[in-house]
Amino acid sequence: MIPEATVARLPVYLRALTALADAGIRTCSSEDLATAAGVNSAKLRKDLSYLGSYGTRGVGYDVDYLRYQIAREIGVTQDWPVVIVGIGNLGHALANYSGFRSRGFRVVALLDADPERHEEIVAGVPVRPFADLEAIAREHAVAIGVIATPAGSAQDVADQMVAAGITSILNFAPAVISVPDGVDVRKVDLSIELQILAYHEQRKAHEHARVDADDHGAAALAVGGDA
Amino acid sequence: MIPEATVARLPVYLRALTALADAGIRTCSSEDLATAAGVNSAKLRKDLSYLGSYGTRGVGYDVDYLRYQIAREIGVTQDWPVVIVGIGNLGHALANYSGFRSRGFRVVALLDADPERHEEIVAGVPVRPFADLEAIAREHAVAIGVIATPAGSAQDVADQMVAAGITSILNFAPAVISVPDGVDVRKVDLSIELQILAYHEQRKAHEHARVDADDHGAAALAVGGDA
DNA sequence: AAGAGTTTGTGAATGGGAGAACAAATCACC
DNA sequence: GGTGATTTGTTCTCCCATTCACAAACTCTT
Ligand SMILES: NC(=O)c1ccc[n+]([C@@H]2O[C@H](COP(=O)([O-])OP(=O)(O)OC[C@H]3O[C@@H](n4cnc5c(N)ncnc54)[C@H](O)[C@@H]3O)[C@@H](O)[C@H]2O)c1
Ligand SMILES: NC(=O)c1ccc[n+]([C@@H]2O[C@H](COP(=O)([O-])OP(=O)(O)OC[C@H]3O[C@@H](n4cnc5c(N)ncnc54)[C@H](O)[C@@H]3O)[C@@H](O)[C@H]2O)c1
Repeated sequence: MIPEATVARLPVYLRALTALADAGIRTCSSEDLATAAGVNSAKLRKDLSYLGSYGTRGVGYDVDYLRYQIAREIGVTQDWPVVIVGIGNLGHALANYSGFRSRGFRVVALLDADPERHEEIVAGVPVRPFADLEAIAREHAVAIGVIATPAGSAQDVADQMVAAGITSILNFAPAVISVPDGVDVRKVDLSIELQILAYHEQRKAHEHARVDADDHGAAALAVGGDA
Repeated sequence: MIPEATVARLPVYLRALTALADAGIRTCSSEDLATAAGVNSAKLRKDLSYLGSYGTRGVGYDVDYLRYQIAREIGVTQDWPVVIVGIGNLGHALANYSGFRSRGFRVVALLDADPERHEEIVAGVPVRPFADLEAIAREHAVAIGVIATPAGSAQDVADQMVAAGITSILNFAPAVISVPDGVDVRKVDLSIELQILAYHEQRKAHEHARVDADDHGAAALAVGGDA
């Protein structure tokens, strides 16, 4: 049983290993890989220890071997079929995204409720009616669905996906969706990320204001610290 | 000092409150809001307690009042100017995204290194040369930058952003970027999210296989449990 | 073959967040 | 004005994750 926090970092390690392999590096230490992945080396080693003992003390890790082991653990040694629902601005970008194929996923269908969008072909895949979801999902044994519709439709789309046998959903719509037990949902939310940045940005601004005030001889001792 | 986990949820509460307000609801309990935000009500109350005491015991929270307080805490009562670098598939979708304006952000510039993209106008904003970054960032006092270039350019773009005075970066490129202290980076990574889903999907499949085997009378006792 | 130098894997300590549970505060009603 | 119902704010406990630190294991040199 691998901790959730570790699972979330394995894809980062996988990418870093791929970059190292592309650079012709065949062996790396936990320190090297940690730097490439942007984490602490102790954390990296502990994470890898959950998978097994794939390194060699005094030497490090074989890049290709470790890469295969992580890919196997994640489950991306074969391709996963994926459907995308909502082929608007974002849906088009996702459909055109070449990184899907190279990272273990294959877009088998693009679906949209708007009849005007049907017959359009995006990145070689035709846009089909949303009503075809279940047939397509069953035919290709699709387990993963991506929601790129407006927020108001997200719950309905999720319900239909679940009914079609999809058990993992990636939701780009800014809406909380509820699903039965056994179905995983992850969300990607631009506005939330920006607002988190804005919060910290605002704190930096306040901090600067305080420091500036100090510089100008204001009553520094009267201003409380951060702690 | 608000815990990071709480900061990450405040935007979710803000969105839920906006939805409640749009539905004409003027007062809500922590239970109501927690349901709308998809969290536990105890967690919600504890989160809100870091901001202050904005509820009324026995009654609940005034939707508009709480919404304003959270918006103020996050820092989205005024608009933050934002620049987007890399106006390809994803950059176009982001530039066209209407959710920016309504959530406290204003796209002041779109930048791309490719001269062919210049003179193009996306969502009313012209695409300008990447070299103009510093001038534009200084002019509009831009603190937040979005990277939507290929991974290979991400570090370079980040360096230029930092040099231009940007102190918060949202990175869509699948690359680890390093920045000086005082600069915040958040990443949005489609492949990582899909791979996390794939991991759990694979585990579900194994679990089903095990249960199926049991159903068919295989040696259940000989199969190890999960623990 | 032995010792010096590396690097992994992991036990132990620390820190932070999640959730249960309850006292304090408010309202509605009489 | 008093009583019961409701809901917040907070305390306490537990659990997970991060980090430190080091023994075990390996390589290279002499
Ligand atoms: N564009 C972005 O950069 C961006 C960024 C962050 C989040 N988002 C979110 O992603 C979602 C999509 O954004 P967009 O800009 O592509 O919107 P869009 O309006 O361009 O596209 C939405 C598409 O979904 C389709 N659709 C609507 N209801 C549907 C249904 N029930 N079933 C199937 N298809 C349906 C529409 O026909 C349309 O083609 C929105 O929720 C948006 O908030 C977008
Ligand atoms: N398209 C998607 O749905 C999607 C999804 C997830 C992640 N991503 C990531 O987002 C990034 C952009 O994806 P895309 O599909 O839009 O790619 P794209 O190739 O369509 O667009 C990239 C744009 O960046 C510009 N660019 C390149 N180097 C630059 C530089 N140094 N300075 C300024 N501009 C530069 C290019 O001219 C191009 O216009 C990639 O890193 C990709 O991996 C995209």
